[in-house]
Amino acid sequence: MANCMVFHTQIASIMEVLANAAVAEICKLVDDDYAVFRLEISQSQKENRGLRRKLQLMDWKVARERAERTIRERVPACRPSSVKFVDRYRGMARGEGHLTVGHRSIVKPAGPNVWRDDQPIDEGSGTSTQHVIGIESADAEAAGPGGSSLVKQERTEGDDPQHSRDIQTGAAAGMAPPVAMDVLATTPQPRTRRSITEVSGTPKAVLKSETDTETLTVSRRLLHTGSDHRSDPERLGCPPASGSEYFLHGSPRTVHSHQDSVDALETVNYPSCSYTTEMDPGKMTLGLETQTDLSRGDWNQYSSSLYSEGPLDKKEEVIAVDEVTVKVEGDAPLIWNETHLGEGHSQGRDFLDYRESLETNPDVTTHSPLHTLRDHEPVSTSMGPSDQVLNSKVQKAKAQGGGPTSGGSKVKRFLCMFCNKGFSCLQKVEIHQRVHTGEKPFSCTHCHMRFAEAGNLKRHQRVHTGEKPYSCPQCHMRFAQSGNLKMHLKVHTGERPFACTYCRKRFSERSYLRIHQQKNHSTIT
DNA sequence: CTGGGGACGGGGCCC
DNA sequence: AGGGCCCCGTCCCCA
Repeated sequence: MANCMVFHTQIASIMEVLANAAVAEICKLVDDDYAVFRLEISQSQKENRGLRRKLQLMDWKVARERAERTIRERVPACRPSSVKFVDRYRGMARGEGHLTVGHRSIVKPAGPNVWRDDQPIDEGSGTSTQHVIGIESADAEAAGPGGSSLVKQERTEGDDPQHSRDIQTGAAAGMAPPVAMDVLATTPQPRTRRSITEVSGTPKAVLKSETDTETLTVSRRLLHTGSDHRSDPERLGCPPASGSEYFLHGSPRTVHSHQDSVDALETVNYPSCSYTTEMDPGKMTLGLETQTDLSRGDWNQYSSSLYSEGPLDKKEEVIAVDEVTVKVEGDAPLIWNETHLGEGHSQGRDFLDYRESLETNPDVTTHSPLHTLRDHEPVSTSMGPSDQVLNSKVQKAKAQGGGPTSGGSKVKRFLCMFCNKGFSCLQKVEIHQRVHTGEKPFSCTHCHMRFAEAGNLKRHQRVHTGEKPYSCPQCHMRFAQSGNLKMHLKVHTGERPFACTYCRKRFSERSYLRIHQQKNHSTIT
């Protein structure tokens, strides 16, 4: 019996040893596998990081080459010491801003919220989206680095439709000047991204630096108040043009000043900066609801070239490159957002034309920043899909009579700051500039449609009323628009004024002809 | 083909 | 008289 007990105990101990050994082996295997697994994971991550860096580097290189190529094409005589302004402007429907720095102006169409997530966005205000931010300086050069600058803002929608503000900063206010082009140009900037955030809805607007290295508090004064602008914003009138008082209706919520990384791109003798504006997406609901038929490109985005410049009295050339965003954060690799680099230089061309026109037509009244361009050769950008829509509209506008001297017997003193088209009245140019800014102050009371022109709203409202004042004399058809009746009449007359140059087929409308040519002669054209 | 919006020019009225 | 403002007509484009 005792032997049996001993034997049992021995077996038990042997079993225990075996079990321990098995567990140890299993643990070892698991550990080994886990180590291998972790090694593989870390290797994959390392590979990913490397690939990502490579990709970013390639993006950056491509963008840079493209920009340089464009610059070379446009500025064949570009001196090695030329300065390149790398800038990024984005515009978006119903919002814009413009910066005016003394006799210089910086137009800042607001952009869609393509900027980064960590951008400071004003969320304090529940009001709508239309702001104008402008920076003006009475005479930046005369005032020197401490010269006063003026930031103008206007809200054209929301609780206080006609509320407009001037934000005055600078030496006049006993403060450091706001982040403006010339300020940045003369001050070495850290390679960090800065931003100016306008904290709306407060008596004071605070220009806040994202880096917390500078916070500018600026006072605001009311420009004017008035009745509901929607009733007729065009009644604001055509005040006498004043180079220093010009402002736009726009909606940048945030002004970002990007000084970073330009030197990483080019040897820059002249520090450059870039501004971008953006809408608070949260405040964009109205615009989105009312006019964002993206498929049709109604979401007007505006992307313009930079109109910044170096010192006018200096001979340095400043190259403006639009839609180039360079971000440097910590040790992160450069990210060159070249979304809009590439083809399409119409804007830049416009600016050149504009400059030429200014030089040859000193009689024009303009608040365009372009007049500040002297030796600067703006390098324009290509545009995104929406921008292309907008750009085509601009080109169409030009084709329809653009240019400060085109058409009309009246002297077109007022030039569009975006496309340099001339108008006889400031009000007209303001209306026209809505093409670029996307501002649509006329809203339909029956639906959410908004319009840039009162007449178009009136015409639209026939959709709701069912009114069709234009009737065909030859049939019972009735139309709400005279143009549609006119088009319809061709059905009866058989008029086909548009002939295809390739197959002699004829069409009643130009658009039919174009579609035909795209379908059948696209290889030719 | 129709419906409908974008944009512009011109004319009339008012100040 | 001239400029500003408003309205209308028109062209163009797209769905």
